Formats: sequence, C-alpha cells, structure tokens
Amino acid sequence: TSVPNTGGGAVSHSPGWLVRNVSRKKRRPYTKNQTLELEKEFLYNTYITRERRLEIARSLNLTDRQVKIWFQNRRMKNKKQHSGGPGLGPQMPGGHP
Amino acid sequence: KYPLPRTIWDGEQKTHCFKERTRGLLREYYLTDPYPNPNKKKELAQLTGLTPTQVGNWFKNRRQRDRAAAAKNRGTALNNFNSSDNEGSY
DNA sequence: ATCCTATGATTTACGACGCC
DNA sequence: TGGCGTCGTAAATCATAGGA
Repeated sequence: TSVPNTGGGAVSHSPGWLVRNVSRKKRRPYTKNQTLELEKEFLYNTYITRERRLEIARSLNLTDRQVKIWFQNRRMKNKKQHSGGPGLGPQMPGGHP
Repeated sequence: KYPLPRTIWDGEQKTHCFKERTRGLLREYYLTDPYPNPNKKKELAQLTGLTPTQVGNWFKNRRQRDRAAAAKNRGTALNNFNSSDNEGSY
C-alpha cells in the first residue's frame, strides 16, 4: 500500500481504498466529431497553445479545461503506445473463467 | 482452440481472459496490497508474463469491481458500518 | 443464431506534485 | 505565483469471448 499520491482526484479511503470525492463531473463520452477534431489538432501538434485551445473549445462546445485535459490524456496514451507499452511479452489465452 | 488472437497493437495480442494461474497470483498479492507500487507491478508482470500495463489494468479493474460490489451490499441490505469520513458523500 | 455476463482495455476528469 | 506538464487513479464505458 504505497499509494504515493492520492491518485484519482480527491480521495478518501474508507475501508482501505481510495474513493472519489462527490464533487466531480460525471464522465461524459465525447461525440465522434469532438474526438475527430481533437485528434486532428493533436496530429498537428501534441501540445496545444492557449489560443488554439480556446478556439477549439469554443468550436467543439467543450470547456477550455476539458480540451487541456484531453491533450494531457492523449499524450499519455501516445506515450503508452510508442515505448514498450502494453506490448510485448504478453500472455496467450488462458482458460475460461 | 484459439483461432485468432486478435492483434491490437503491432504484434501484440489481447486475450479476453488471463490464465487461471496468472489470476490466482495477482489475486493473492491483491489481498495483501491493492495498490502495488511500480516496482511491484513490474515484478508481478515478470512473474505472470503480462506487461506492467496489463498488471495495472488488472488491479484497477479488480479495485473498481470490488468497490462496486461493496457499495451494492450497503445499498441493499444493511447499511451503515463503516465509516466515516467522507466517501459517503454521494 | 441470440442474449447475457464477466473481463480486459479505453476514455473522461482530477488531485498531488514538479518545473519554469 | 500561476499555469501547464506528468503520473496515478476513479468511475464510466467500450468491446467481445464464451457460456446459457
């Protein structure tokens, strides 16, 4: 039980694990178009400027913060894929549960 | 018996279900520590033949599903044990 | 074939901490 | 000092293999 940082944002622990605080926006999947446009912008540059961010947020009807976080998450995903990510050495099918 | 191991990332396979032995190993450690540090994850990855990410996903899913199950018990039958501090905040 | 469930992986949204 | 970076995580959701 290391848990260096409390992780998942606003935590607490009841029995032994971390639980998210109440006040968090519920996750809302982005629309296909929103994702598409964000992805296009990401292709152009993985780090977005404040100006571009504001612009995109407005055009996609997302908040400035959402776009910022989307890029952060997208970069993490990108990192995972390149660099030995999930890959390599995995496990073959096992049995059935 | 296992027709096509669906490839996901290049050369990589995704299996729907890990081997029983693998799951047993992870479960065993999980009981002692649901939040393994990066080193421990690597160690478990080596031990099981999974990638560290897969080990992380396994723990993440297990915690999530155990929490959900625990929450369910409270909602249905008796409530009120535990405690405390926050979390009940919903 | 059709529905259902379990399970691994992925997608949003933050808190903690770090660095200019 | 404040804004943005990574990292680890929660919770919701996705995808689908396998059983009923």
